Amino acid sequence: MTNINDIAKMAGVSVSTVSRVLNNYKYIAKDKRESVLKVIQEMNYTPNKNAIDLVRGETRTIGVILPYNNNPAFDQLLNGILNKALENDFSITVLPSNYSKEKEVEYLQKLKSKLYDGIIIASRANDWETIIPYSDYGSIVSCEYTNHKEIGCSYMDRYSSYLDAFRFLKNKGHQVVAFTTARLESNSTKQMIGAYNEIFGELQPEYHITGCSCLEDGYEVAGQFLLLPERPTAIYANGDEVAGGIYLYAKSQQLKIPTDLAIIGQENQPIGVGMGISTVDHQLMKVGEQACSLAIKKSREKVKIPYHIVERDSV
Amino acid sequence: MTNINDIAKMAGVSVSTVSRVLNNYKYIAKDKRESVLKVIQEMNYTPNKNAIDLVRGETRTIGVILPYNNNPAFDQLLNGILNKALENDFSITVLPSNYSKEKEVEYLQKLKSKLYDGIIIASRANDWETIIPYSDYGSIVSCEYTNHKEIGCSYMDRYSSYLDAFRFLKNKGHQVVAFTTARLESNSTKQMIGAYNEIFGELQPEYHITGCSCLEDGYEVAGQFLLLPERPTAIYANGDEVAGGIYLYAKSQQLKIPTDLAIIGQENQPIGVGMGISTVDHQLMKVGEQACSLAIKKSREKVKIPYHIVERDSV
DNA sequence: ATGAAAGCGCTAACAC
DNA sequence: GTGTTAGCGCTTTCAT
Repeated sequence: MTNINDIAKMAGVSVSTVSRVLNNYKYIAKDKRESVLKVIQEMNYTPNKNAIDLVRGETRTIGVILPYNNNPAFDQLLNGILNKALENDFSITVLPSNYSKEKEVEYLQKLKSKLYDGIIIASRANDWETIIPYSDYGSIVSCEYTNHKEIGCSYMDRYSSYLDAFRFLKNKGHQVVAFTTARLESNSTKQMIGAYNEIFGELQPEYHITGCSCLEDGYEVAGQFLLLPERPTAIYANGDEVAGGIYLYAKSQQLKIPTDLAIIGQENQPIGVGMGISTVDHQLMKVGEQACSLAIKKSREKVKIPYHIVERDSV
Repeated sequence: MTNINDIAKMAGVSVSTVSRVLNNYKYIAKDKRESVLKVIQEMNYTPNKNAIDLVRGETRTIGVILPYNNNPAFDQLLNGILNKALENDFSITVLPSNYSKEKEVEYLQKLKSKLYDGIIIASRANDWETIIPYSDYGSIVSCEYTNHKEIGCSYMDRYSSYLDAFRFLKNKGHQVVAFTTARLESNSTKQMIGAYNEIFGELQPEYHITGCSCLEDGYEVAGQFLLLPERPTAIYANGDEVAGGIYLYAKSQQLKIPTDLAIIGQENQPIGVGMGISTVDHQLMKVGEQACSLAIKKSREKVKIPYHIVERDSV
């Protein structure tokens, strides 16, 4: 592998001159620049990026901690991140965590080991207390709100959105409402339950099923909800694919939508437009874009992204 | 930032000893190892990965050239790649190309600049002739078949699958069949047209619409197809979301599916199971997994992944 | 078992 | 404008 020394020698100049032409330094004698360029061309030389990153102490790469990589919501987020990164000539490395605390720490260590200039946390398993110390080694941006001043945030106001969604159902006359969530231990599940309590009063546990992420889950869960002595007249699903599953099961039982059962999903995904399912659009792509911007700018701002309810025919 | 020299000094050993404990070298005096470990702990030291990569000449990172990052088919592929990478403790950097030749070359240069150990090309704009020279600098794996011996391939036999799909429609009694594709200039479009010609004879241009990728495209395209003097009785869509759009438009025109119009999609996506759309499943996740394996092993094998047709209610 | 020292390939401060 | 040189932080011979 030919390196900068070889080029210098062959062009009859010093390495610094080669380095200068490589970095488009202004004041170089025309002939020297040209002969360097010529040798570079001839030798088909490309500088070693690792060496550059080492000496510069930065990589123009951002790591994205993503619990699941086959989840449409996180895909939307990632999409936004990639758009912004591309725009700014940054690279994105995907770091699948599967909500493992150990994996997350491992990835944060990579920030410390100077592999990334920053890390975006789409969702996390660890406490902030264990994450925050790593903000010394690069910018850490969260896609969920936190008050900690060390952490930048690009987030949507989940709680209000849940409140709005439940209120929306209530205004449509629904009294018995059920909902699904992804992970019992997650923050958003807590907020969901809180919002439910605020709108409909104390949650009866059978009206909440967790562990849902795909269409099949929705299908199954619908079966359980509809078996309840007092069955729900509306279901708020944590994703349009789950909502789609619920829709299908309801149809299979000859229920009419929305008259017999109302359904509202989340994240405005293609399946939802396909099946005409109302949804709460948290604009995850924008959340991702903004998160990436913050990471690039090493900003610790807190940026709120607006959400909105998209009404279709399922409520 | 504390480095290996500091640790060595503080532990009263040489850098090589520190390096050895860092790399779990066997033969180190117990006390020395322990005191090094202790200092590392105290100083909260993490080795600089750039320095390691530089000296080792490898990064355990693979770049994935992906035309679009908001496309469900490529998401499936990426999903498989990430799974395999995680399993093997490799990192994945996503390289969005948008089918720009310049971008692709830029990414291949990064392979040459030692940023990645290998590159997976999900789909490409450049000729193989311009890509192949880069295989000197790391393994290049394609998700499309090519005969070039320098390139590893994890692929599905598109042509046969198209043939099978068209034959399937023909056997169901369809004579007038239309189809959609994503990009006119792509290889798969050429194969699609070839397969059509083989099964149904010379393609009338109005039965093929290109530039389709999402549900909305499908909806629009369906309108055009159904306006044709002799309208198709079946449509093969290049993706289940496109198929979903076609489905919706057909429904909006009071057409019965599959009697009035048969629809078959591709890639077995959630929307397809939701709407009951038959599909050609190319198992893109497996294609991705295999591609990643090849890249990691620096193998130039050609591995064919089987596809199958999933029959639902739309044909 | 351990240390000294020569790299890996590049940048940038300094001197001229 | 250009060259010399001291790093960046690590691995890995080669002695001992």
